[in-house]
Amino acid sequence: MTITFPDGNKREYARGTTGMEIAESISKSLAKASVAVSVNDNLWDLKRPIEGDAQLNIIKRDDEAGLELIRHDAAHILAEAVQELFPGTQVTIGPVIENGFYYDFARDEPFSTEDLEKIEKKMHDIVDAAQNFEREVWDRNEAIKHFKSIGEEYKAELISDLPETETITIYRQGDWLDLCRGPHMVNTKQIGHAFKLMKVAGAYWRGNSDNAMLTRIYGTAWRNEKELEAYLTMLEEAEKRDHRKLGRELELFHFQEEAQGSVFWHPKGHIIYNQMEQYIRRRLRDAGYQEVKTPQLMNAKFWEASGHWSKFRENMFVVPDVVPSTDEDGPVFKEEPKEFMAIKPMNCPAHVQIYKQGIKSYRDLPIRMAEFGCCHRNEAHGALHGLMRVRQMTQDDAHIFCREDQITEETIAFCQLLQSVYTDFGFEKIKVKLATRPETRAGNNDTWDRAEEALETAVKTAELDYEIAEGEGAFYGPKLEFHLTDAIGRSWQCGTIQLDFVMPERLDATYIGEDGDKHRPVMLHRAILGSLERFIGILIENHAGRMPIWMSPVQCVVAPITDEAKPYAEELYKDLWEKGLRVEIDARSEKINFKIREHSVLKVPYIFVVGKREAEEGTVAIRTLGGKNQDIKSRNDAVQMLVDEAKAPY
RNA sequence: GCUGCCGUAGCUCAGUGGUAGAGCACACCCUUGGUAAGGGUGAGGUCGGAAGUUCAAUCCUUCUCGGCAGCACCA
Repeated sequence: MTITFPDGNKREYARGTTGMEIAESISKSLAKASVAVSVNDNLWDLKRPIEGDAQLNIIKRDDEAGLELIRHDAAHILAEAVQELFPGTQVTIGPVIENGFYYDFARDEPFSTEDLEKIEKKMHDIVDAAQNFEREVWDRNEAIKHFKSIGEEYKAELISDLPETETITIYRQGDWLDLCRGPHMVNTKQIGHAFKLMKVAGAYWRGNSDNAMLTRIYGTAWRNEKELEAYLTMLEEAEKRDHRKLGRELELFHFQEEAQGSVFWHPKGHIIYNQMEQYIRRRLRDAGYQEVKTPQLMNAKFWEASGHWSKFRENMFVVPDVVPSTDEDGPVFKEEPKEFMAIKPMNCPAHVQIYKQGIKSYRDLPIRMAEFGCCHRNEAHGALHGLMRVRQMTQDDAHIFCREDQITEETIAFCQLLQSVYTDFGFEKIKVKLATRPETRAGNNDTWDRAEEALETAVKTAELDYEIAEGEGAFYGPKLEFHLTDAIGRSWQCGTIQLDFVMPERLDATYIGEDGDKHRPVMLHRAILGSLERFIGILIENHAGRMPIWMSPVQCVVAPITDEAKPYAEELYKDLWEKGLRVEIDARSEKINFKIREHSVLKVPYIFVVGKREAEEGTVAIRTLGGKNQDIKSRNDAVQMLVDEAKAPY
């Protein structure tokens, strides 16, 4: 048989030669470094015989694919360790994930932190035992029977659910075996010792909350100790950038239990919030949007019409439309409420109401209606997460009412606007997902074809990399999602644009076409930041609290060194204040070192230090946050520099 | 909502079956000091809440509320 290597070289081997043997035929050192092979782009075990002509790539331990094998093997070793230490525990699945792996177990007792230590120790023993991984092909029914006989109900279920055509492979390491597609390295020793069990958590069997909850053990695994250490250090560093921690330290906001999931914005935090809102307002104005404001509370009948009452009610805050009683001991309401109001969870239905006032012509379209809409959603307790997942949020929401032939153009314009905004905030890594038609959906296939195509054309035109999220669109239309990541790499959806053919129909929005007949407009639901709360959270983490100067709560602190310099410092402060800068003066009788430390900790971008010398010469000693040196400028230059630098990017 | 862990001063955290401690922050005083913590004194806690066990509970038990991690959810 002919084996073709990545560099195009071809060599002849006897049928049934293994990857290992091929590696050995090239060089001893290669054979030693290799852990698997890719045969026609499928990963195979090193010891598996190759039966015909193939494209072959030898995977070394240091390759990216090698790292995945380390993690995959580690998951198996974890499972073996757990079953040895805790007999009766059932194994389920254990995939490789970013930075590591996990394995889900079914066991009545949860694992404690001490258990984790024991398990980890056992894993090291298994590695040292250098057990070979052996691949075996089993008969499907035999396999099911086997796993049932040893009480592994979950494994048996997994096998029964595999397609009939699938080859059932079992991997054995020592006396332990597991259902697995493979491949694995040659033996357990190869994974090395650069792994660590991180945490225990609950997880539903097959990701469905109706199913039993399993116990998941997360681990991280790397090629060597150095990589492991680097990863653990990175996690520690990331913790310091947690927006919840920085929010407290920088006096930006707080939460308290009487208003779970709703932000108390402090003066400094609210400056960031306002700067962001004003920035977006300028962008929207220039992009042809009109801003509106709609009611917070609306009658339940209204939400019935929009479809939210049936589809979204469990996430809504509902208020009885009854005058409450003031009797101290009596019930809150004297009469049974007959009518209900609901606090808006979304702005779209209200925007349709504005659209519907008066008659719209095709000439009026597109209408781009924006609102910094304050929405409430009754999110599950476990879902709440600092600013990232709140119950009260403000969306930079807008709805574009347009004709079908305007969808592409509008979507392209949106993608470009979004990209430009994200660049202004310093984001380069945006994950874009195109969520396509779900199984249950409204509208016919033709419409969906056009809608999906419009979105795809738009991301392509905007030159964004994207991935397809099959079947994850809304029931009323496909959507684009724009994701950003937080300090520890969790991904959060921020921007979005969603095509909607359903709501205009439900709420009877129309326009008069060129032909004089009534037509349905299409609605594009779109948000650039998503919610101001989440976006600020991400922004804080990405900048580690050092906000760009135009958003910085305090842009400059004037710090006199002695009382002698105070009058000069006050003049300078007044100057900056009158130029509209957010400036403070620190005239306390503290040493300059102390003041510099304090304002540096609070991440103030500039400290203007003035002493006797500066007062006499009419200069300013400028200290930049994080900088080591001071920069002496004339008073006017210093002020002008700050004015220039503090300008918003748009 | 589910599983696990956690809850002591504003913050970070010690601690004990006999009603509490440190550092920072805070207040006052001294210090006027040239680029990341000058010194002194002082104030501050129903040990998340409720019930139980006990002569006695911050500590043990149960419930409850909240936080954290993961899962589920996320228009």
